Amino acid sequence: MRVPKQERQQLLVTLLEEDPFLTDEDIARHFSVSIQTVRLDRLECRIPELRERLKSVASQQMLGTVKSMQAEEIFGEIIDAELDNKAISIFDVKEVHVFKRNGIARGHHLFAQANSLAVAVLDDDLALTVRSSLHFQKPVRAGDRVVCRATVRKETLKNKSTVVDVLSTVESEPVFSGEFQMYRTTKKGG
Amino acid sequence: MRVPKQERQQLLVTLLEEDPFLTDEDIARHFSVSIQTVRLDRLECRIPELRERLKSVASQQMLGTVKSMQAEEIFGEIIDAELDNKAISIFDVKEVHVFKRNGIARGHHLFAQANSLAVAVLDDDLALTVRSSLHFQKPVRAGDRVVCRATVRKETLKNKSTVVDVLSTVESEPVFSGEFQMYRTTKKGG
DNA sequence: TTAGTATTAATACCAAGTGCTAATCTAAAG
DNA sequence: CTTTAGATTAGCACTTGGTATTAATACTAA
Repeated sequence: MRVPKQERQQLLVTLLEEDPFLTDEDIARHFSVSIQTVRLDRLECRIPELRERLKSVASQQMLGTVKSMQAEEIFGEIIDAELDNKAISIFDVKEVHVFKRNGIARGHHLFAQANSLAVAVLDDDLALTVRSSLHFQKPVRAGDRVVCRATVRKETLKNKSTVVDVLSTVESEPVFSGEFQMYRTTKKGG
Repeated sequence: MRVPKQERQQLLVTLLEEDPFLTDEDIARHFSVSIQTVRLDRLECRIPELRERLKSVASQQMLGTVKSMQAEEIFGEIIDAELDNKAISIFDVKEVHVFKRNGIARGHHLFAQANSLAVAVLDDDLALTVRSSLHFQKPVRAGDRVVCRATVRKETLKNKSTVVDVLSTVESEPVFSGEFQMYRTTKKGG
């Protein structure tokens, strides 16, 4: 008996978490026991067979496909844009965006939405954020739909930069506001 | 013949892209042909069998697991923290963090690293960002390792809030700096 | 009619299992 | 020393979802 049963079963669990692709034969070799022992172990630990494991891993992947699209959408979906003037985006706050401890959205998601919108409204090959000052006015929670409005200020500063004002609201209540000073290489429509 | 062969084979491809879990039997029913026909179709289209499909979907998931961990690590890895005083985190910039058009890191990643660090250094159940003012001093690119230092200012404002100063550097060069005014419910270690 | 394609059927085989029964091994207790 | 229990191993029939191959049938077009 190389390794006591209990320990082996614990190892089995972590082993398959790391690599769910192992067949019973692989596992048997790994622990130097018979295939039958592996099967008993799986039975006792309620670990499904290889093919079922792959099925469930794969189905998570299919769910994840949707999820990772959402992850890219943390910037928010731009629903209206008038270049060099103003733009609007919406961002639906999910569980993944909030602190587990208090259910309040992490600040950088609101920042990301606003900053992305500020970049987008300038439609410039090289629009970079230089400075910004922000005000998180009210906590945002999962389920909230954040509407962000960006407005480009008409005056351009000496150093090729432009100021974009942003205001994010949830059900018409301001939750976040600020301004972004953006550096740009070219000025369009002026 | 319900549907001509070519069309059926094209449909087969998209069908399995949408749902790779279908057995040949399922597919046969779907197109009202025999299982053998489905198998010939798969052969001609070089579509592998169910189990191989699941294997490849699942292996993408396992790669994705690493990826999504990285996605959660966009906040940066905290390498040193002295609660209510100062903390340091590092964030390795990857291709996914930069604008394709100019190769420069999106501002919200730098913000996220700094803001997360500001939250972490306060170690408070309810540390929220109230205001912040930021300066993006120098573009950051893929491959750069951003080191962010956060320092908690000693004086506490009337309204239960604390100011955290942050400075991010790449190879000792400042790239980003700012301050976060954080709201907190309790003050510890004072 | 006859060739050529498309479809269906039938058979043997494989991998990776489940489910069940039976044998063996080992170690501790009486 | 023997008994007993738990752990391990073995064997066999059966299941799924296939592959590979060969043969038969149907439809179509020249």
